[in-house]
Amino acid sequence: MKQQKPKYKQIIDAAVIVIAENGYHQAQVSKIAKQAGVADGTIYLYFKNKEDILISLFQEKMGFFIEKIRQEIAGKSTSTEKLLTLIEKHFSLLAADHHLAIVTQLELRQSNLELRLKINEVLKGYLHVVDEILVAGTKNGELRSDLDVRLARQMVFGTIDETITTWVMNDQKYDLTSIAPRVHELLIKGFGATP
Amino acid sequence: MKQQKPKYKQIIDAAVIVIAENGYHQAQVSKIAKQAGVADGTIYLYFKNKEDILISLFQEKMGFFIEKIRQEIAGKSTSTEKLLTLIEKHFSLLAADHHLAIVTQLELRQSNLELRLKINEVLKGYLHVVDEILVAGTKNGELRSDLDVRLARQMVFGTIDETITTWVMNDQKYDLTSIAPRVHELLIKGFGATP
Amino acid sequence: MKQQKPKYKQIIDAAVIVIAENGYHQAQVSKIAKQAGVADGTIYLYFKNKEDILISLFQEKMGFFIEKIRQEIAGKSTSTEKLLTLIEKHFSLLAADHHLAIVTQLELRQSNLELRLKINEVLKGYLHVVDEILVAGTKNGELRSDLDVRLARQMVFGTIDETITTWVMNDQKYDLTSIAPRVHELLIKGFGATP
Amino acid sequence: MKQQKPKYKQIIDAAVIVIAENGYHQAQVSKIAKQAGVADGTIYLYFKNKEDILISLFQEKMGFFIEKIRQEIAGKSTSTEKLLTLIEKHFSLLAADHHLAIVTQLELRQSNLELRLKINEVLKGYLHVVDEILVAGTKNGELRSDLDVRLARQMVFGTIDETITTWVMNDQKYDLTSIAPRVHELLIKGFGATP
DNA sequence: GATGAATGAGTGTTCATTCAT
DNA sequence: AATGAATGAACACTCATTCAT
Repeated sequence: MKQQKPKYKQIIDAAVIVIAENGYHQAQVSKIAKQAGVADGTIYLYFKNKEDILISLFQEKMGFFIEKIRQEIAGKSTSTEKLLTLIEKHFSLLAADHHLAIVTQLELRQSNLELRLKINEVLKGYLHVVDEILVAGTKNGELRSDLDVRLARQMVFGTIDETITTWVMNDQKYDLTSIAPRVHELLIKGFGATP
Repeated sequence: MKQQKPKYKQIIDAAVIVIAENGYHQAQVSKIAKQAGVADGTIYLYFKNKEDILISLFQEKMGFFIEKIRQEIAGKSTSTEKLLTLIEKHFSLLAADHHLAIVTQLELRQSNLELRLKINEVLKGYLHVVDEILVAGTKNGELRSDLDVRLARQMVFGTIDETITTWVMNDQKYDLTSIAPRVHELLIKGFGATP
Repeated sequence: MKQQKPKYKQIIDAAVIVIAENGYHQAQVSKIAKQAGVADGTIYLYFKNKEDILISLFQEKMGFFIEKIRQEIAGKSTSTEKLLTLIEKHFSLLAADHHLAIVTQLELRQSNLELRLKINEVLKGYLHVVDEILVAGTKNGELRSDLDVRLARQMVFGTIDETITTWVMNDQKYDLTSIAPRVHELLIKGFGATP
Repeated sequence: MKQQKPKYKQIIDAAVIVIAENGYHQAQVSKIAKQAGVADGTIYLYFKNKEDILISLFQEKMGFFIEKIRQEIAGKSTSTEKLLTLIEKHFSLLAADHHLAIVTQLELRQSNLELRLKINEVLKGYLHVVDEILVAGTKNGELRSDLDVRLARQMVFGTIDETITTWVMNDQKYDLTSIAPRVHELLIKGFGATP
């Protein structure tokens, strides 16, 4: 948490709304300032530049995400349960904030590579949680002992991400959260027919 | 195939190189023209506008991909084999063209939403191939009869895409193609320990 | 001479007018473009940036100055005559272009230090002409053999510059050229009473 | 003397340091305030606006200069001696304060025309001292009776100014004060060879 | 068909100044 | 008196696209 001052959060929340409603390339600083109810210059009292708003936005929101997910997972005993919880929580957190879903799944990806790399740094915290679950699972016999954890993590993240993006691109028409158990099952059991 | 004229392909190939080497936002029309060895204005004799270059680029390359993959798959009998072939082929085709890998996995994603939606249209052809494999598999008993094909397709594509992107972001350091069997196995058998 | 293209000179002449009439800090690129009858972007086909316009302006005009003065001096035999000619020519050239006089004496001096240093580079050509006259004079006995040439040059330039600046600040009300002989005499003979 | 309060002088001295070390265009009010150890807003309790700081700076320092020079001159009997004293004092006062030399010779000249005109008003006091010396000299026969005082004054000031500026631009590497007698001699006797 | 000079709309950021505390 | 958070106007430069040759 960089700052506790109310305007800091005000501006970030304004950025989410402006980007979601106007698109990444139409989200001018002046538009964000107006939405936040501050002067253009005030933005620069709280953020180094425009890019800093976007990175901070991602850090704040994703940091909150990871925290929430960690808390939920802590209450579960098996890796299988933990993985289900992670998927459910990830889905439900984004389903609860339509604007944020648009921003993280569609708009922020239009940013330049430099910003995307910084966003990836933040994501590492999330991927680390996935890794922990998978490693614990392979150790206690829940998951295959020969599991390639890095590959499995890419599969978990790739699947979750693609599922959410498809849902956002379909205008968030269907219930995302209810899909979680099926995603979870496919990850654990795979596509193959059980004899 | 929009055009057969040599300059059409010249310009598309120039665009791949310029975008890969300079990044999406530094790939000006004049730079592409110079790389292609034509005048700026000539671009507009072959493409409606800049966006049209990028869509055409994706259509040409992805169209070629799907065709190649279809051909390879046609020679396989089981869905499992077909899926393995699709993954292997997808990996090997991108591994063979480093520039194209950078462009499709990293750079083109910075384009605006409108262009990304058009790119998604092109991708539907690819996703359709995946669907065909999966549906056939559920019918002949190779795959679970209760498989949610849409979800499974998202998992296949999300996993392949994330795997390739991670590989590109790691500067294509390791051998991508050799990972294909493990990805395939995880998709078919899942993470769960086999008793 | 950087370019022979007409627009290059057009823009420089426009810059002189705009700066003289609006002042250095009110001479926006768009104003210069409008005065030159070209689009804003056209400026950047001929100049690297705004600073480059100002440096080029100075180089073109001062280069022309030095050339003219050199030509006039070549026709004179003694150093005393040459010095008089230099002063007369310098005065008359600026008196003939009121806009340019304002720009070089008042406005361009408001530029930042970096630009001023570049302007000084151009001035070195002028100061070199003064040096040549003074050195020749000391050698042929016209001027004191113990003359500190560097100091004398600073005196020549400082006096000419201050005289012109005072004249410009007085709105160029009196005839500058007619002062030249008196300036010349003071430099040669000094303030002291001749016994 | 506008104010006697300590913060008034504190701010002016801070301005000299900040301008000398950062340059005119990088001398923001907030930087001056920080250097002076006061809040930004406090500046405006002592100065009308930023320009007022600079004018006051010039008035204070130049007023002190003129006073010092007047005192020194009062002790001399001849105009020639007085002129030498003026040059020596002017040189030595600036040589004693490197920051101030940079500010008056280089940085303050980047200010806009309006401010420069106000600075010129202050300079009139200095020029008046020069005039007094010259007029007295022409009357008592020390200087040429036909001396154009206005022109001679421009020469004195132009020469002194150019000499100091050259010295500052050369990073104040050599001893400025020791040049004074030679400058004085050139002004009095001129460049011409004495038979 | 091919050229490339010309166009002109669009925006992040700074900083002198104010004023509620 | 002193503070410092907030304000908002102002501008150089890029680059996709056009069109006369």
